[in-house]
Amino acid sequence: MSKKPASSLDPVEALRLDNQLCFALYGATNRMTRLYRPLLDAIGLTYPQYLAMMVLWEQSPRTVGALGDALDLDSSTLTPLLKRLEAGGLVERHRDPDDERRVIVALTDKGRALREQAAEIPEKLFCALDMPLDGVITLRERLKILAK
Amino acid sequence: MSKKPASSLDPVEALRLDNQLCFALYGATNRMTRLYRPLLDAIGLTYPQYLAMMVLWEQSPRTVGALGDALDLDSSTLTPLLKRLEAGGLVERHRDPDDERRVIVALTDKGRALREQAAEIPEKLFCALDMPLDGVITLRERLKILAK
DNA sequence: TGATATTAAATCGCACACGATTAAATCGTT
DNA sequence: AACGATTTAATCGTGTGCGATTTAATATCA
Repeated sequence: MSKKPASSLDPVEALRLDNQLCFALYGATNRMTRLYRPLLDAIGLTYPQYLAMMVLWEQSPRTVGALGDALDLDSSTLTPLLKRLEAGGLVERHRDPDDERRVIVALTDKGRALREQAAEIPEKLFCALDMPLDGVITLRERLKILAK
Repeated sequence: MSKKPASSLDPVEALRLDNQLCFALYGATNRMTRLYRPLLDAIGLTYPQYLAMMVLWEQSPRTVGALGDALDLDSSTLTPLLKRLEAGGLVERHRDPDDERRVIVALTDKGRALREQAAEIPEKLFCALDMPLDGVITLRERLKILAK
C-alpha cells in the first residue's frame, strides 16, 4: 500500500494517459459531439451552430462580439459560422447603424421557429447519456468552474 | 419556492444555455486547450499531437488502429496528424510486414527524448488550473464515465 | 481455388478553432 | 479639427474531427 498520492511529482506517472484530466475531457467532448450529431442532423445544425442558436434563442439580436463572449469564440470562428446560419435563412446580419464597426446578428422567423424543433433535444440527449441527473448536475457545475 | 426540478420537461428551461452540460463541456475544453497551448508551443506540439505522443510514450510501436482506439479517433484524423509528427522526426511509419493493411507507428529517439521535456507539463497545468486536487480527480472520474 | 466480404488506412470535403494580420470605424487627447 | 490609439469584424493559414468514399490486403466460404 505504498501507492504514492495522485499529486505525485513522478513524471512518468504524471504523464500516464489515465491520469490526465485533459484526456478525459477530450474523450467526453468527443462522445458528446457524437451523441448530438444524429439529433442535430435532423434539424440541419452542427454542434457549434446549435450552441450559437441557443445563445440567440435566449436573446436576439446580439452583436458578433456579444455572441463571442457568450460562446468564448472570436470572430475568426464566428464569422464563417454565422454566414452559414445566414445562408440557411436562420439569422440576418447587418452593421449597427450606431457603430459601423459592430455587426448585429438577429434571428429570422425561421430561426425562431427552429426552437420548437430543438426543444426535445436536451431531453433526448439526457436519455442517451444514461447518467443519473445528480451526476450530470455535479459534473456540469465542476466544468463551469473549470471553464472559469 | 415553486422552482421546478432540474429534470423539468419545460422546453424553454431545458434549452437554457446555463443548464447545458454540453456547453459546460465545450467551455472547459476551450479553456483547457488555451492553458495547454503555451506549454505545448514550447515543445512544438499541438494538443491532439500531445495526446497522441502520450499514447506512444506508454507503448510504442502501435498500429494506427490501436492509436485510434486509445484516442477515439479514426484514420481520417490520425493519418495527417501522424504525418506531421513524422515530418517533425518524432515518429516513423511503416507497413506491417505481417499484414500489409496495417501501418505501424513507432517513436524515434527524438520522439522518446521529447518525453523528458514534456514531463513538467502536467504539474504546470495543474497549477494553472487552480482547482483542488480532489476536485480534479472527481471531475476526471465523472468525465471518464461520460466518455464511456 | 475463387468470388465475395471484411478490414485497415488513406483520401476528400466540410466545418470548426484560433493565432496573426488587415481594414474600417470610433475614441481620446491635444 | 486632427492624429494616433483602440475597438470590431473579417480574412488568411494551419491543424484538427469526422462522414463518406477509395484502395489495397486479408479472411471467408461455397
